[in-house]
Amino acid sequence: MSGMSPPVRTSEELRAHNRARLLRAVHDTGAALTRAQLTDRLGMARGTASVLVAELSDAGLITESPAEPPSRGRPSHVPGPHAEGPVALTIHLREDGWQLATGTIGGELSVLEEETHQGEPSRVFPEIADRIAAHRERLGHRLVGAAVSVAGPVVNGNLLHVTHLRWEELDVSGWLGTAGIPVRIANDATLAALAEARRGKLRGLSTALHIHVDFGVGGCLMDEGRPLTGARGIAGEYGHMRLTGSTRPCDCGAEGCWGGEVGAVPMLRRYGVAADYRQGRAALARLLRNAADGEPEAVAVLDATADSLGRGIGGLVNAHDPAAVTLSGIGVDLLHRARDTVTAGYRAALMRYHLDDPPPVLPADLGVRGPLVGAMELVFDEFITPERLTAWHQHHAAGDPTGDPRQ
Amino acid sequence: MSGMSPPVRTSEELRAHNRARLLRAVHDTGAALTRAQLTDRLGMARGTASVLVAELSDAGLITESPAEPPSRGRPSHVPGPHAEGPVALTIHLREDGWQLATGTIGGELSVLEEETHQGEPSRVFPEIADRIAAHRERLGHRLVGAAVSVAGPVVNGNLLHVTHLRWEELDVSGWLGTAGIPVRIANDATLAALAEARRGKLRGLSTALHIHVDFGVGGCLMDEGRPLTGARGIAGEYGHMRLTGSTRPCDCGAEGCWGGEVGAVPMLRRYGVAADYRQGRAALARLLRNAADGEPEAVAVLDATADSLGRGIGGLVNAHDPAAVTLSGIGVDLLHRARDTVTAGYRAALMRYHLDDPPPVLPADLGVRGPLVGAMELVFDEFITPERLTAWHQHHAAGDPTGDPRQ
DNA sequence: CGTTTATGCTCGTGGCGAAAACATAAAGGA
DNA sequence: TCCTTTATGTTTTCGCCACGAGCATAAACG
Repeated sequence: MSGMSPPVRTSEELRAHNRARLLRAVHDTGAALTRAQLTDRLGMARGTASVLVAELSDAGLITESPAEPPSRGRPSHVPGPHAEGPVALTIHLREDGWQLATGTIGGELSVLEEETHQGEPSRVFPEIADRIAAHRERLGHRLVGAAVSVAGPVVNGNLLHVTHLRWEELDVSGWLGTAGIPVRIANDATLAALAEARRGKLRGLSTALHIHVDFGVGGCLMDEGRPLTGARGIAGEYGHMRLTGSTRPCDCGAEGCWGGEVGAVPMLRRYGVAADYRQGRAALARLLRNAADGEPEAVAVLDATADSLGRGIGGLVNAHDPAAVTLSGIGVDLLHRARDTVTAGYRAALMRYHLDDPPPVLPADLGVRGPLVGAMELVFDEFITPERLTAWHQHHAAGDPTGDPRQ
Repeated sequence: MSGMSPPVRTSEELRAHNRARLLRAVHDTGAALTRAQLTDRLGMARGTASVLVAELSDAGLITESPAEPPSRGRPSHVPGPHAEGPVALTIHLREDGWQLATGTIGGELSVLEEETHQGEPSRVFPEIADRIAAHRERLGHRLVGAAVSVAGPVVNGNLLHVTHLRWEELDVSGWLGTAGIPVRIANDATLAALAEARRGKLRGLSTALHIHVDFGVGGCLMDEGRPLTGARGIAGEYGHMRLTGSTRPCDCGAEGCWGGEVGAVPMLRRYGVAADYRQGRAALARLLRNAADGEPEAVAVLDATADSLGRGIGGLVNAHDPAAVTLSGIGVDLLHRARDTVTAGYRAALMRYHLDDPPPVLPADLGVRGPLVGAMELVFDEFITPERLTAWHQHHAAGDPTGDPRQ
């Protein structure tokens, strides 16, 4: 359950590799397991775990705190985040504002800042870079990475498109360069999927699918806890497949796209409301409220969308054969208010091989926090590697447990 | 480029792991690299490679033969398959017959038998099991695994469906149990994809897509050389997605399936020919020939199918973002005879983010041998692991280089 | 207050790969 | 013909690693 690493070759790499495995296990289990449980789970000898924990602890990567003794026997300790340990900085950029949060080993997330913006990229991104730079000043070497979640495809980790903000092919690397550290930028649906696979309903599943419905539709296929992002990083654009038989032209250049049938934009269109992105969220809330109150037009929109959602998911299940499907965003509303319609559409689109025991379609556990949590996982996936941990160790072995990492 | 392995923990596992890496490199490069090149590629010290090669050689896994000296310096040796080394048995089952082949380290394949059958599963599978058992007798411990390729989904590695043969939910494990060794059974499109990713045009690509068009359509998404087969092993049924806006009901229970628009069955339907699977292949050959001769009806069928093929591929590229797409089966004919139509449909379905530099759509290198090659890779992926290699070594360390593996 | 149970620590042991020195096998040049 | 150059394979030394047995520690139990 993590990113890839180069193969282990030498004895030294073995130590680094096992250190990373241990820290990874602490992180992935939410800093809840005792040292004895970790030792057991990783199949290590007690002596080995002893050395590794001591090393990680000395380097300021973890702290051991006493565990409440569940029974007899010598009490164990629970390795958890260190007060001076590594920090991941994450930002969730939405159409009218952004959130900034920090995360620590174990997955604890703290939202520190919330701001609004006017949709002007040349102002938004430098501002974000400034905020990151400020936290970099504050955190020093503790800041091990930063990641930004955005609601659109990110080509090759850089070129950004957000249709409903009219952001087209934004080259953000320049704007974010002033942050002082590399800043990853990734699609919000991909990050939500990553979060769900690590700390939500998709955890432990070999193949799983997450779908995020907002203004449009996006998602990500997860394989053994890893997101499949494609050759350029823009996989998962399920909203631009013709999954429901529609022929309507789409902004993307194709026609019949699923995202033209499912999401806030098509729902408001069906409802007869012209709303730009600023009014969109409020208008959609009204639509959902009216549907809950039984207004026939609103209910009809909900049902039509729920049917399209179900059918699209069915097609994707035929293609990917996931063990489960989770939904976030409006998908959750559709599931709660029109579950039967979603299910009917879903089953109608499934191959018969799936009908006996169809993969469950579930609301995601992490909800609106998904993109932030996923961004944190992205940062820690890059940090919890033999190489990065060895570098961290070297900066702390020189008797400099708090200062900057200078060579 | 291989399957997954449990994490390395101890020094002993390190040795086993490096042995497997070396043998894997020999296999993946087609036994073409010299020992010095392998040492370099794997980043090993010369002494380490010396020991590993000696071990693999002593165990009868590889033989070293002299390489032609390309320049000055001490001549090197090329590790290749051992005359008494491991053998993979592969079978490609088609609607009217089957082929049996063996493969060795390095990927050399020899077709040994070809038979016809009458489509009666209770006869076909026991016959195949018998043939495997016979080769098991002949090969003894050298036979390290067997795999069968079939033209339909295989649920959980066992329940088999081949629509055009009216094979429904065949539980083949019983029939194949008499082979005496575990026999894997897998979808032909998946295996063709695996072959293409290891020894064809998809080699070395992070994310890639292979699509096989025969009576219907299937495929497989490849990630870092590994096939993504889903939770039950039936991923890649792209033929059962509604990718082209059709509404025609499909045998699978859904409607509008891509496989109802692309493949031999819909082509013959459009051509007005009623043909069961026995006549189907011949009828399709006539259709293709007539199209080549310029017969308007045949050309129209080809064009309509090529357009659907291109549009479907476009949708799948939007979803998966592969670095390249390869085609096998009728897909190659469509590409050769109606490339412009395929391309036009493809581009019409692509999101604009892909239009600048669309992933190439190419005929597969391995063609009809794809499923056999892929089946061999499947067997060797299970064999070239630290655990299996250590077991092989133990049977050969007891001074019994040719005999049966008895404890 | 000794026993039981569970966990952590210390140290001896076997194994591994790196690196360097040495050996080997060809081609080139004088 | 013979020495030099180049490339590769082999042997040996060395530092590092995880294992595992035995011992130490820290609670609960009776």
